[in-house]
Amino acid sequence: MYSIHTDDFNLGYTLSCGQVFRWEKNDWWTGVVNGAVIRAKQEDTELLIDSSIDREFIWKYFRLDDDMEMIYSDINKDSLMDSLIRKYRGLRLIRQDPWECLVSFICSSNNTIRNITYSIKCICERFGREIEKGYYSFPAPEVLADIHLGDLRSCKLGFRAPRILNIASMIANSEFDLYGIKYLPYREGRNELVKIAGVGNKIADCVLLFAFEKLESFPVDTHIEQIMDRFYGDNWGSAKKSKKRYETAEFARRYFGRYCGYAQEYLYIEALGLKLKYIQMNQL
DNA sequence: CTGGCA
DNA sequence: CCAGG
Repeated sequence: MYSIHTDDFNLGYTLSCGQVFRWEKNDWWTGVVNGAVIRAKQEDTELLIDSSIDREFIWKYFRLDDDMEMIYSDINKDSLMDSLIRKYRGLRLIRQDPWECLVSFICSSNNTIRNITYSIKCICERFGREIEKGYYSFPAPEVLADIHLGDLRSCKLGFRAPRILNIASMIANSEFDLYGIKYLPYREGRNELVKIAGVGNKIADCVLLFAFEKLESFPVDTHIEQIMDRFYGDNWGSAKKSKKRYETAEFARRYFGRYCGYAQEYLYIEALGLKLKYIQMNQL
């Protein structure tokens, strides 16, 4: 076990903002990353880590190298973003594994966080390697390329199952260079990702932001669309949904600038929080 | 397509 | 029936 001193870092916000699906909170947060179990807990500015993974990896994984003062001053364009930065200060993007991230967001299409979390867990338990009791690695493309469609049925993936097997085979057979996308500029990377069946701009943007370090990516889902309409004006109302979301993302890139991916996460966690409040109120 | 809710 | 990171 070791501890890392952090500034402007909030572990709970970082792991609860919909970017990653394999962390669970009990007393400690527990997740499987890069084939190893990580247990993490924050005590003020100290991040406690219990894992075989070294501190360099953790530092990179949680993007502790990002200069948040600089990023905050860059995206702080108005009173809304100013209040969100104060409210969720320390929320960081995560540098995820591209393959796990791609599969996770193929699962995300027309799906809820709850169901996505279930499906990913199921994929790992069925096809991953057991690292320690109850914790499984995420199966490599070569592993998923060899399984049968019927084997994925129980993971409740529906129409997403063949998409996952298809891209697993393409990567395993070197017909698609997923890892090379890291070295492409944002738009070229997106052009490559949307060639995958089942990957549109939204899913491509998530993978580019969460795995390929393209901070100028701005994924627009239903929550982001609503909050953008509400605070920045619905200037794209008549367009069809996918077109409208594309226009919203282009606007956000111009408006928030080169770190708009960070702005997007602060908007997203606020939308999630509002939704949770609504659900809790309904349950009273 | 799946899950939650009415 | 609706929502859906």
